[in-house]
Amino acid sequence: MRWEEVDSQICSMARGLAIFGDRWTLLIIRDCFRRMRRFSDFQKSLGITKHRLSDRLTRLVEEGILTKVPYDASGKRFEYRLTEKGLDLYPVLMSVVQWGDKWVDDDDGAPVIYTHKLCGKHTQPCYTCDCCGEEIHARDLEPEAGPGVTKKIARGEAL
Amino acid sequence: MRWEEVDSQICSMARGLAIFGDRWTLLIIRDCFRRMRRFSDFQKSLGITKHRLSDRLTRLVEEGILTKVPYDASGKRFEYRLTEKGLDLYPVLMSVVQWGDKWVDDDDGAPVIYTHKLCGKHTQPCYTCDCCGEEIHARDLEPEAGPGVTKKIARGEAL
DNA sequence: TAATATAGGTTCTAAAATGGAACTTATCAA
DNA sequence: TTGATAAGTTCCATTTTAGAACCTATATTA
Repeated sequence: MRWEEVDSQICSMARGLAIFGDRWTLLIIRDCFRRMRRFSDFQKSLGITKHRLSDRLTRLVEEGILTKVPYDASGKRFEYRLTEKGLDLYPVLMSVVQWGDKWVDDDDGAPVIYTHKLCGKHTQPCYTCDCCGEEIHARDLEPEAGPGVTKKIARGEAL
Repeated sequence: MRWEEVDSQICSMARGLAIFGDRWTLLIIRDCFRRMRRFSDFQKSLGITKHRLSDRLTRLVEEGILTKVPYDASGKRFEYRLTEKGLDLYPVLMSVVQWGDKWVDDDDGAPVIYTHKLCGKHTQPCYTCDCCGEEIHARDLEPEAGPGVTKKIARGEAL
Protein backbone atom coordinates (compact mmCIF):
# COMPACT_ATOMS: atom_id res chain seq x y z
CA MET A 1 0.00 0.00 0.00
CA ARG A 2 1.14 3.50 -0.74
CA TRP A 3 1.30 5.89 2.17
CA GLU A 4 -1.23 8.18 0.46
CA GLU A 5 -3.79 5.42 0.78
CA VAL A 6 -3.56 4.90 4.53
CA ASP A 7 -6.38 7.37 5.12
CA SER A 8 -8.75 4.91 3.45
CA GLN A 9 -8.62 2.77 6.59
CA ILE A 10 -11.63 3.09 8.86
CA CYS A 11 -9.37 4.16 11.69
CA SER A 12 -9.10 7.59 13.21
CA MET A 13 -5.43 7.06 13.87
CA ALA A 14 -4.61 6.22 10.29
CA ARG A 15 -6.67 9.17 9.11
CA GLY A 16 -4.92 11.52 11.50
CA LEU A 17 -1.45 10.23 10.71
CA ALA A 18 -2.17 10.55 7.00
CA ILE A 19 -2.29 14.30 7.66
CA PHE A 20 0.44 14.91 10.22
CA GLY A 21 2.20 11.57 10.63
CA ASP A 22 5.18 12.30 8.45
CA ARG A 23 8.54 13.93 8.97
CA TRP A 24 8.53 17.58 10.03
CA THR A 25 4.81 18.23 10.10
CA LEU A 26 4.33 17.87 13.86
CA LEU A 27 7.48 19.88 14.49
CA ILE A 28 6.05 22.73 12.43
CA ILE A 29 2.90 22.54 14.52
CA ARG A 30 5.04 22.52 17.67
CA ASP A 31 6.58 25.79 16.55
CA CYS A 32 3.11 27.22 15.92
CA PHE A 33 2.24 26.46 19.54
CA ARG A 34 5.41 28.35 20.44
CA ARG A 35 3.84 31.40 18.74
CA MET A 36 5.93 31.08 15.64
CA ARG A 37 4.09 32.31 12.56
CA ARG A 38 6.38 33.20 9.71
CA PHE A 39 8.04 31.22 6.98
CA SER A 40 11.56 32.32 7.78
CA ASP A 41 11.13 31.65 11.49
CA PHE A 42 10.02 28.08 10.89
CA GLN A 43 12.92 27.64 8.57
CA LYS A 44 15.49 28.91 11.05
CA SER A 45 13.97 26.90 13.88
CA LEU A 46 13.79 23.60 12.04
CA GLY A 47 16.60 23.74 9.52
CA ILE A 48 14.16 22.24 7.05
CA THR A 49 14.60 23.18 3.40
CA LYS A 50 12.38 25.93 2.02
CA HIS A 51 10.94 23.54 -0.49
CA ARG A 52 9.85 21.07 2.13
CA LEU A 53 8.56 23.80 4.42
CA SER A 54 6.53 25.39 1.65
CA ASP A 55 5.03 22.03 0.80
CA ARG A 56 4.13 21.19 4.40
CA LEU A 57 2.62 24.62 5.14
CA THR A 58 0.50 24.44 2.00
CA ARG A 59 -0.81 21.07 3.03
CA LEU A 60 -1.54 22.15 6.59
CA VAL A 61 -3.52 25.10 5.21
CA GLU A 62 -5.40 22.80 2.83
CA GLU A 63 -6.24 20.52 5.72
CA GLY A 64 -7.54 23.43 7.77
CA ILE A 65 -4.96 23.06 10.53
CA LEU A 66 -3.34 26.41 9.77
CA THR A 67 -4.72 29.58 8.19
CA LYS A 68 -2.81 32.01 6.08
CA VAL A 69 -3.27 35.59 7.25
CA PRO A 70 -1.72 38.56 5.40
CA TYR A 71 0.36 40.65 7.76
CA ASP A 72 1.48 43.65 5.76
CA ALA A 73 -0.10 46.36 3.62
CA SER A 74 0.72 44.61 0.37
CA GLY A 75 -1.33 41.62 1.37
CA LYS A 76 1.27 39.38 -0.19
CA ARG A 77 3.08 38.19 2.89
CA PHE A 78 1.40 35.78 5.18
CA GLU A 79 1.48 34.45 8.68
CA TYR A 80 0.45 30.94 9.49
CA ARG A 81 -1.79 30.52 12.52
CA LEU A 82 -3.35 27.52 14.18
CA THR A 83 -7.06 27.08 13.59
CA GLU A 84 -9.33 25.43 16.15
CA LYS A 85 -8.61 22.15 14.37
CA GLY A 86 -4.91 22.84 14.82
CA LEU A 87 -5.21 23.94 18.44
CA ASP A 88 -6.98 20.65 19.13
CA LEU A 89 -3.71 18.87 18.42
CA TYR A 90 -2.40 20.06 21.79
CA PRO A 91 -2.94 16.71 23.54
CA VAL A 92 -1.07 14.95 20.75
CA LEU A 93 1.94 17.20 21.19
CA MET A 94 1.83 17.08 24.99
CA SER A 95 1.66 13.31 25.05
CA VAL A 96 4.70 13.07 22.80
CA VAL A 97 6.53 15.57 25.02
CA GLN A 98 5.70 13.58 28.15
CA TRP A 99 6.84 10.34 26.61
CA GLY A 100 10.05 12.04 25.51
CA ASP A 101 10.59 13.55 28.97
CA LYS A 102 10.38 10.08 30.47
CA TRP A 103 12.15 7.93 27.91
CA VAL A 104 14.62 9.97 25.89
CA ASP A 105 15.82 12.14 28.69
CA ASP A 106 19.58 12.70 28.73
CA ASP A 107 19.74 12.49 32.56
CA ASP A 108 19.32 16.24 32.98
CA GLY A 109 15.54 16.04 33.27
CA ALA A 110 12.78 17.68 31.25
CA PRO A 111 13.88 20.56 28.99
CA VAL A 112 10.61 22.35 29.67
CA ILE A 113 8.32 22.33 32.70
CA TYR A 114 4.77 23.62 32.79
CA THR A 115 2.59 25.67 35.08
CA HIS A 116 -1.16 25.26 34.82
CA LYS A 117 -2.45 28.82 34.40
CA LEU A 118 -5.75 27.93 36.05
CA CYS A 119 -4.45 26.54 39.34
CA GLY A 120 -1.02 28.14 39.28
CA LYS A 121 0.91 24.97 40.02
CA HIS A 122 3.51 22.98 38.18
CA THR A 123 1.70 20.17 36.47
CA GLN A 124 2.33 16.85 34.83
CA PRO A 125 -0.77 16.65 32.66
CA CYS A 126 -2.18 13.14 32.60
CA TYR A 127 -4.69 11.14 30.68
CA THR A 128 -7.84 10.48 32.68
CA CYS A 129 -11.29 8.94 32.31
CA ASP A 130 -13.90 11.66 31.87
CA CYS A 131 -16.36 9.60 33.94
CA CYS A 132 -14.40 8.58 37.01
CA GLY A 133 -11.34 10.82 36.73
CA GLU A 134 -8.85 7.99 37.16
CA GLU A 135 -5.64 8.07 35.19
CA ILE A 136 -5.68 5.90 32.10
CA HIS A 137 -2.80 3.61 31.20
CA ALA A 138 -2.21 1.14 28.41
CA ARG A 139 -4.91 -1.52 28.20
CA ASP A 140 -7.25 0.23 30.64
CA LEU A 141 -9.80 0.67 27.89
CA GLU A 142 -11.90 -2.00 26.22
CA PRO A 143 -12.56 -1.12 22.59
CA GLU A 144 -15.71 -2.02 20.70
CA ALA A 145 -17.12 -1.14 17.30
CA GLY A 146 -18.56 2.36 17.25
CA PRO A 147 -21.07 4.00 14.91
CA GLY A 148 -18.36 4.69 12.34
CA VAL A 149 -18.21 0.94 11.81
CA THR A 150 -21.71 -0.32 12.70
CA LYS A 151 -23.46 2.20 10.44
CA LYS A 152 -21.34 1.09 7.53
CA ILE A 153 -22.17 -2.55 8.21
CA ALA A 154 -25.87 -1.69 8.46
CA ARG A 155 -25.67 -0.03 5.05
CA GLY A 156 -24.09 -3.18 3.65
CA GLU A 157 -20.67 -1.63 3.14
CA ALA A 158 -18.70 -4.74 3.92
CA LEU A 159 -15.60 -4.70 6.07
CA MET B 1 19.05 19.74 8.48
CA ARG B 2 18.72 16.05 7.84
CA TRP B 3 15.88 14.29 9.57
CA GLU B 4 18.36 12.03 11.39
CA GLU B 5 19.68 15.08 13.17
CA VAL B 6 16.40 16.29 14.67
CA ASP B 7 17.03 14.32 17.85
CA SER B 8 19.93 16.66 18.61
CA GLN B 9 17.42 19.34 19.57
CA ILE B 10 16.93 19.81 23.30
CA CYS B 11 13.25 19.07 22.90
CA SER B 12 11.42 15.99 24.08
CA MET B 13 9.07 16.21 21.15
CA ALA B 14 11.83 16.25 18.56
CA ARG B 15 13.54 13.36 20.35
CA GLY B 16 10.35 11.35 20.43
CA LEU B 17 9.45 12.06 16.83
CA ALA B 18 12.96 11.11 15.75
CA ILE B 19 12.04 7.60 16.88
CA PHE B 20 8.40 7.17 15.86
CA GLY B 21 7.56 10.31 13.88
CA ASP B 22 7.85 8.83 10.42
CA ARG B 23 5.57 6.93 8.10
CA TRP B 24 4.23 3.59 9.35
CA THR B 25 5.96 3.41 12.71
CA LEU B 26 3.02 4.56 14.83
CA LEU B 27 0.65 2.38 12.81
CA ILE B 28 2.82 -0.64 13.60
CA ILE B 29 2.63 0.31 17.26
CA ARG B 30 -1.15 0.71 16.91
CA ASP B 31 -1.34 -2.87 15.69
CA CYS B 32 0.77 -4.01 18.66
CA PHE B 33 -1.81 -2.47 20.97
CA ARG B 34 -4.39 -4.49 19.05
CA ARG B 35 -2.49 -7.62 20.18
CA MET B 36 -0.84 -8.15 16.85
CA ARG B 37 2.56 -9.73 17.20
CA ARG B 38 3.75 -11.40 14.04
CA PHE B 39 5.48 -10.19 10.95
CA SER B 40 2.88 -11.49 8.52
CA ASP B 41 0.01 -10.05 10.54
CA PHE B 42 1.51 -6.59 10.50
CA GLN B 43 2.06 -6.92 6.82
CA LYS B 44 -1.50 -7.95 6.05
CA SER B 45 -2.92 -5.28 8.29
CA LEU B 46 -0.86 -2.42 6.94
CA GLY B 47 -0.13 -3.36 3.35
CA ILE B 48 3.40 -2.13 3.99
CA THR B 49 6.19 -3.82 2.06
CA LYS B 50 8.17 -6.50 3.85
CA HIS B 51 11.32 -4.52 3.40
CA ARG B 52 9.91 -1.47 5.12
CA LEU B 53 8.29 -3.53 7.87
CA SER B 54 11.50 -5.41 8.59
CA ASP B 55 13.37 -2.12 8.80
CA ARG B 56 10.84 -0.50 11.14
CA LEU B 57 10.57 -3.52 13.44
CA THR B 58 14.34 -3.72 13.73
CA ARG B 59 14.52 -0.08 14.69
CA LEU B 60 11.70 -0.37 17.22
CA VAL B 61 13.52 -3.28 18.85
CA GLU B 62 16.77 -1.30 18.87
CA GLU B 63 14.96 1.59 20.53
CA GLY B 64 13.54 -0.71 23.19
CA ILE B 65 9.92 -0.10 22.22
CA LEU B 66 9.39 -3.69 21.12
CA THR B 67 11.06 -6.93 22.15
CA LYS B 68 11.62 -9.92 19.96
CA VAL B 69 10.44 -13.15 21.59
CA PRO B 70 10.90 -16.56 19.93
CA TYR B 71 7.58 -18.34 19.67
CA ASP B 72 8.39 -21.79 18.34
CA ALA B 73 10.71 -24.65 19.20
CA SER B 74 13.27 -23.70 16.58
CA GLY B 75 13.81 -20.34 18.23
CA LYS B 76 14.07 -18.76 14.79
CA ARG B 77 10.63 -17.19 14.52
CA PHE B 78 9.84 -14.23 16.61
CA GLU B 79 6.96 -12.27 17.98
CA TYR B 80 7.20 -8.56 18.59
CA ARG B 81 5.78 -7.33 21.87
CA LEU B 82 5.48 -3.92 23.43
CA THR B 83 7.89 -3.18 26.26
CA GLU B 84 7.02 -0.83 29.09
CA LYS B 85 8.55 1.94 27.00
CA GLY B 86 6.23 0.96 24.16
CA LEU B 87 3.16 0.61 26.36
CA ASP B 88 3.81 4.14 27.57
CA LEU B 89 3.00 5.39 24.09
CA TYR B 90 -0.68 4.71 24.79
CA PRO B 91 -1.56 8.39 25.42
CA VAL B 92 0.11 9.36 22.15
CA LEU B 93 -2.02 6.90 20.21
CA MET B 94 -5.21 7.74 22.06
CA SER B 95 -4.78 11.46 21.54
CA VAL B 96 -4.31 10.94 17.82
CA VAL B 97 -7.41 8.72 17.77
CA GLN B 98 -9.44 11.35 19.59
CA TRP B 99 -8.35 14.09 17.24
CA GLY B 100 -9.21 11.88 14.30
CA ASP B 101 -12.61 11.01 15.76
CA LYS B 102 -13.40 14.69 16.01
CA TRP B 103 -11.85 16.10 12.86
CA VAL B 104 -11.59 13.46 10.17
CA ASP B 105 -14.84 11.76 10.88
CA ASP B 106 -16.82 10.79 7.78
CA ASP B 107 -20.14 11.72 9.42
CA ASP B 108 -20.74 8.21 10.72
CA GLY B 109 -19.06 8.89 14.06
CA ALA B 110 -16.13 7.20 15.78
CA PRO B 111 -15.07 3.83 14.34
CA VAL B 112 -14.24 2.59 17.83
CA ILE B 113 -15.65 3.49 21.22
CA TYR B 114 -14.08 2.66 24.56
CA THR B 115 -15.19 1.40 27.93
CA HIS B 116 -13.02 2.16 30.93
CA LYS B 117 -12.45 -1.24 32.53
CA LEU B 118 -12.09 0.31 35.97
CA CYS B 119 -15.37 2.21 36.15
CA GLY B 120 -17.26 0.27 33.50
CA LYS B 121 -18.48 3.28 31.58
CA HIS B 122 -17.94 4.55 28.07
CA THR B 123 -15.23 7.13 28.25
CA GLN B 124 -13.71 9.96 26.31
CA PRO B 125 -10.30 10.09 27.93
CA CYS B 126 -9.06 13.62 28.39
CA TYR B 127 -5.95 15.49 29.43
CA THR B 128 -6.14 16.86 32.94
CA CYS B 129 -3.93 18.71 35.40
CA ASP B 130 -2.54 16.32 37.99
CA CYS B 131 -2.86 19.04 40.64
CA CYS B 132 -6.38 20.38 40.20
CA GLY B 133 -7.90 17.78 37.91
CA GLU B 134 -9.23 20.30 35.40
CA GLU B 135 -9.16 19.42 31.72
CA ILE B 136 -6.25 20.95 29.85
CA HIS B 137 -6.68 22.64 26.51
CA ALA B 138 -4.32 24.44 24.17
CA ARG B 139 -2.51 27.32 25.83
CA ASP B 140 -3.62 26.38 29.35
CA LEU B 141 -0.02 25.71 30.29
CA GLU B 142 2.77 28.21 30.76
CA PRO B 143 6.10 26.71 29.75
CA GLU B 144 9.42 27.58 31.37
CA ALA B 145 12.94 26.22 31.14
CA GLY B 146 13.30 22.98 33.06
CA PRO B 147 16.39 21.20 34.43
CA GLY B 148 17.14 19.71 31.01
CA VAL B 149 17.96 23.24 29.89
CA THR B 150 19.08 25.04 33.05
CA LYS B 151 21.60 22.36 34.00
CA LYS B 152 23.18 22.61 30.57
CA ILE B 153 23.42 26.38 30.87
CA ALA B 154 24.95 26.03 34.35
CA ARG B 155 27.60 23.72 32.89
CA GLY B 156 28.35 26.33 30.25
CA GLU B 157 26.96 24.32 27.36
CA ALA B 158 25.65 27.28 25.42
CA LEU B 159 22.26 27.31 23.81
C1' DT C 1 18.08 57.32 -6.30
C1' DA C 2 20.81 53.15 -6.42
C1' DA C 3 22.28 49.40 -3.90
C1' DT C 4 21.39 46.05 -0.50
C1' DA C 5 18.76 43.24 2.60
C1' DT C 6 14.88 40.56 3.79
C1' DA C 7 10.73 37.68 3.18
C1' DG C 8 8.67 34.17 0.90
C1' DG C 9 8.97 31.51 -2.14
C1' DT C 10 10.29 28.22 -6.92
C1' DT C 11 13.48 25.43 -9.72
C1' DC C 12 17.14 22.23 -10.27
C1' DT C 13 19.95 18.11 -9.22
C1' DA C 14 21.90 14.41 -6.46
C1' DA C 15 21.08 11.42 -2.71
C1' DA C 16 18.07 8.81 0.22
C1' DA C 17 13.77 6.46 1.19
C1' DT C 18 10.07 3.81 -0.53
C1' DG C 19 7.15 0.35 -3.16
C1' DG C 20 6.79 -3.79 -5.66
C1' DA C 21 8.22 -7.97 -7.04
C1' DA C 22 11.12 -11.96 -6.97
C1' DC C 23 13.97 -14.93 -4.33
C1' DT C 24 15.53 -17.58 0.07
C1' DT C 25 15.35 -20.56 3.94
C1' DA C 26 13.03 -23.02 7.31
C1' DT C 27 9.02 -25.12 9.37
C1' DC C 28 4.33 -27.18 9.10
C1' DA C 29 0.40 -29.89 7.33
C1' DA C 30 -1.76 -33.14 3.99
C1' DT D 1 6.99 -35.39 -0.97
C1' DT D 2 4.56 -31.72 -2.17
C1' DG D 3 2.79 -27.62 -1.27
C1' DA D 4 1.74 -23.89 1.95
C1' DT D 5 3.08 -20.62 5.35
C1' DA D 6 6.33 -17.64 8.01
C1' DA D 7 9.86 -14.50 8.18
C1' DG D 8 12.67 -12.45 6.01
C1' DT D 9 16.47 -10.49 2.07
C1' DT D 10 17.82 -8.76 -2.50
C1' DC D 11 17.11 -6.08 -6.49
C1' DC D 12 15.39 -2.28 -9.19
C1' DA D 13 12.25 1.56 -10.55
C1' DT D 14 9.87 5.40 -8.59
C1' DT D 15 9.13 8.97 -5.21
C1' DT D 16 10.68 11.97 -1.68
C1' DT D 17 14.04 14.75 0.35
C1' DA D 18 18.25 17.89 1.05
C1' DG D 19 20.93 21.42 -0.53
C1' DA D 20 21.92 24.96 -3.34
C1' DA D 21 20.89 28.46 -6.67
C1' DC D 22 17.62 31.45 -8.45
C1' DC D 23 13.45 34.70 -8.50
C1' DT D 24 10.29 38.56 -7.24
C1' DA D 25 8.54 42.09 -4.36
C1' DT D 26 8.91 45.12 -0.59
C1' DA D 27 11.83 47.66 3.08
C1' DT D 28 16.08 49.82 4.41
C1' DT D 29 20.32 52.09 3.95
C1' DA D 30 24.06 54.95 1.62
